[in-house]
Amino acid sequence: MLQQQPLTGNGPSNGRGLGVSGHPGMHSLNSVHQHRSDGAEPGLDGTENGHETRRDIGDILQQIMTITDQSLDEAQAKKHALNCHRMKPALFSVLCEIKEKTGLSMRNTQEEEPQDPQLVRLDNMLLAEGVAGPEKGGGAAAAVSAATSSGGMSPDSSLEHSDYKSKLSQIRSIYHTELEKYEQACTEFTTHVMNLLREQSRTRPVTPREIERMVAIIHRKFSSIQTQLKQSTCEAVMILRSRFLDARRKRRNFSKQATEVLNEYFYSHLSNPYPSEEAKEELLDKEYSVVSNWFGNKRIRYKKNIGKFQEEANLYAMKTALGARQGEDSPHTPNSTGSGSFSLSGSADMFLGVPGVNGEQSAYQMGDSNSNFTRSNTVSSSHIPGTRKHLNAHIHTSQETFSVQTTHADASVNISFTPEFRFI
DNA sequence: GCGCATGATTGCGC
DNA sequence: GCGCAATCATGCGC
Repeated sequence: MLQQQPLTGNGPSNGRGLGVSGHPGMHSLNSVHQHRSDGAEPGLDGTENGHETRRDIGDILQQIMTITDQSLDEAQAKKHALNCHRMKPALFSVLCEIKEKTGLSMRNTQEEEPQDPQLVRLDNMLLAEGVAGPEKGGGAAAAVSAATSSGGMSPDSSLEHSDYKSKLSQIRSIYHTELEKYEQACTEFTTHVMNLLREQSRTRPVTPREIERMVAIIHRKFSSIQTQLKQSTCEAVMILRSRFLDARRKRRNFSKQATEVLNEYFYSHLSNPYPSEEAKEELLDKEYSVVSNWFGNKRIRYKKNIGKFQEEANLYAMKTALGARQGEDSPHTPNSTGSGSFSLSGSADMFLGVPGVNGEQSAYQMGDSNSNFTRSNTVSSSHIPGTRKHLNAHIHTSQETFSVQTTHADASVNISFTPEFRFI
């Protein structure tokens, strides 16, 4: 049973009621008095019974206020006694009312907030990267797609790709593990708090609505942790992606042989150095865009500085011619049917940089070696690039010399080369 | 470390 | 979408 303790201070002994005078709840307490006074209970109007009732409430409140100072066992016993006290329901409702009026129950509660736009962005990104949502490898695919469309990848890009995928998979795995932990912790903590509040609601005014609000607060707090987790995951993905893209950008010089094959194609198609899609793919077995880049750079740089590239052009022209002369089986000769690097169309052409009749540089186009050059050693179709002028050229080869005889409307040129290929 | 060569990227026009 | 031109960024020889 509830132990009656001597009251001091605010007790009825000082004639000032329950020590809550002036408190917003005073009115409620008075209403309790009135409620208690108009029925079976004796009135509070100065009678002995009324005085006892006040003292009773004062005792209860005093015990509640001092309960935290007591030992656990003692407090448990007091709690039980209070729960069983006949005044408890009335006091509970009064305290609830006081709490409502003072706004305590509304503390830290806010209206339902719209979803955080930052969280929405993070969710969308994680979804797009394939970290959140069903596993689909979308992120890696997207990155690879971006890589191929905007530049081209190195020959060992597939290795980098798989590396990227495996790292992304690791991030995904960590993210989901942490998310699970977070959800578990959130559920556990929420359940714990709810149980605690339900338990406390027996001794202090805690309404179900307040419990709901508390749960919402907990969820908000945990949501901020979730946002941090998502943000960290996004950062990790961005870093990974950036490293992947950096690796893609990393320049790797082509091998000498690869450059040779490309140069041979370029210089043997100098009048139209635009390989078809198929030719680009066939060349070097490299990515389409890599070959496109090479030809793009080559065209521009050749055009900018023809003089500088002339020697190179001559060299490749001679190699082609020599290869053809030696039996169409040179492994580096693009015109050769046996090279396998790429095949030339019937309109394939080759330019030789030679001194023009007036001392200027001219380039003479030779026909396809497969069809004309090696069989008859003569070419009839010639063209001066940039001038639309056509020349007739007769190319004679022998073991010792390589000569080109050209005829034009107003000029005839005979050029002979020794095996040392002293061009220009 | 510096300068050059060269593969890759970007912005623009067609 | 492709090619051009400018530019960036890196590899490499000195």
